[in-house]
Amino acid sequence: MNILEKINLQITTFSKSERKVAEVIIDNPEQAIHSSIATLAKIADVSEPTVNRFCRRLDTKGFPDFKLHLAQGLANGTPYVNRHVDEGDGPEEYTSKIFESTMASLNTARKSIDISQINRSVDILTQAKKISFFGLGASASVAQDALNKFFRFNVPINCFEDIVMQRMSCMNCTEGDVVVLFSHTGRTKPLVEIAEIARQNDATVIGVTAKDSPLAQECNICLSPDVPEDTDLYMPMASRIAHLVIVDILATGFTLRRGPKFRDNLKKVKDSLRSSRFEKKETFN
Amino acid sequence: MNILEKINLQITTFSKSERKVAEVIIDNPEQAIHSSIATLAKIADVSEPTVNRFCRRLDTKGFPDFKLHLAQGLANGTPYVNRHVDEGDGPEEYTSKIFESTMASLNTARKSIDISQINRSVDILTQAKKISFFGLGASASVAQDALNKFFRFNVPINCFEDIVMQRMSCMNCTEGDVVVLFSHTGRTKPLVEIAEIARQNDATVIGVTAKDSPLAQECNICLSPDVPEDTDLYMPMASRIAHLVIVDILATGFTLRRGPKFRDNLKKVKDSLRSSRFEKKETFN
DNA sequence: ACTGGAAATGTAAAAAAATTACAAAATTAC
DNA sequence: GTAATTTTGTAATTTTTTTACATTTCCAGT
Repeated sequence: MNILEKINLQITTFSKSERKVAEVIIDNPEQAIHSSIATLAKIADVSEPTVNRFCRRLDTKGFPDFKLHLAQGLANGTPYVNRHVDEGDGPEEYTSKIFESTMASLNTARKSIDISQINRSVDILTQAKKISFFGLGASASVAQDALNKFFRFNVPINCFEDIVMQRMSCMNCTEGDVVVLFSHTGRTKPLVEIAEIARQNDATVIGVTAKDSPLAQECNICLSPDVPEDTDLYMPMASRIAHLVIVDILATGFTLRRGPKFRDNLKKVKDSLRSSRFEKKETFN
Repeated sequence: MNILEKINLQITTFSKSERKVAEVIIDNPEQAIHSSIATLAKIADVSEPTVNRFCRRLDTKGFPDFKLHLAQGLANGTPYVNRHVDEGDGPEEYTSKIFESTMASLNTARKSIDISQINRSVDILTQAKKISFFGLGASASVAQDALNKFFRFNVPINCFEDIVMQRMSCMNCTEGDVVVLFSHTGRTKPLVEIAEIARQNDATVIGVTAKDSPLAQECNICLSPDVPEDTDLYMPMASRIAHLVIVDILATGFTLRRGPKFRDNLKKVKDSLRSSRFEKKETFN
């Protein structure tokens, strides 16, 4: 836990002088980490050992160790804690809570992702005759995003929002085709059926979905980032962002595998967009 | 900048002994911040003043100050901020680099976002007669995602991928309509034109796009998260995720503003999806 | 290969900072 | 109101860092 929060939490248990120290630190933590114990004691109008005792009370080894902890806490505000949005939150609160919980989720996702499965997926994608990206509901936009990325690689791509089209596409699969399915829950019936159909037709199915879900069981490979439940507003928020990061990772792996010549191609695609854009003004400072 | 990156950057300019110190620190920064100058010097097999000189060379005031900087860099599980993917990276490396740089970007975005503009946007969205979400290319999926979120709110929504449809839709705007435009660069000509058309027809235009871009100048309100340039693979990665988080924030602000009764509605939408899903097995542990 | 000079590194002493031990003051319980 | 306990401060001690200077190493030019 952030040591500043800890101070706030324990401030009632402190003695009078220790509280003085706490207040000075909370008031200006930046100053605190750049002061010696002597100057800080002077600012708080207490003796040096009091400051030292204060540090120990917070389970640090001493004043220098305390400063280290404080510095870490200060590094980027309130780091990656999964705080939930409450009823009475103002824009300030909910904005930073959403940013922070998204970052926290990505942090969890990163730790849980299975690299060997990523690597296998990249393998399979690079060798695919045709790649299809499907998702429904909130995951439809993830599939579309994947389309936008892989489209640039100049490989045969499919991406339909329509479940009937998705189904037909899977029925026409042959060996060497790869179907990538995105689903937050892994319990969307039509998508599980699609996975079955695709596999019956010898396609390789990669699922980006929840671990141990019905969909996950139908897939050849499953990429399941652990993401704390999205309970906030009854709609998937963090999990779809984790899925997008996985798309980025697969796309990156793909280009790295294809080598530098291939990357020139990407630059061409990007340059071709230029004419449809307003020129960026040169800046001289 | 993160001091660890700085060390890596300057390591070639260091002298032999200083490099020894650098290596010991890079190898185990955690150990470094918990060591005294004496123990660190011993580990690196150099003298204490050498360590001190090393610290000064990195523009810190001395060893304790250096440890503070290092601690900040190490804070909260993001030890290496915004590392770029290199040619030779294996799956392990590029996976964690992408996760980390995404998190770092969100962190930057959070700091730069203007809360008052968020608040104004929420204001306007809650009072909108009709809301349209438009984006092209990589931003099309962001618009689609916004559609998926706001659709649940049971308010009149528009979202077209087709530029002609987008245009027509904007021509039919009247006062009270809100158009939300997503663009990574803010320089996509057709989108700038759409913004003009919408404003000529008295709609309010909210842009989620780059600061000071042509599009930003055409908008009534502009939400511009600062995101480090996506140079990696010639395609927008971090910025589109920042845009999605903004969608989450707007959606959250929207529901909070509408009050608790409104939230029951959301639950209904979610429950209605249940029948199309496989039941989750109960777990008893 | 040698030499003068600059840069790098180390040694030892000085300064600064933090910690400890203990005494004085304040607070609390009875 | 006083004894016991806790809190706080003083001063000495220890640890840590920094400085000043001596020595070594490296390199350019002969």
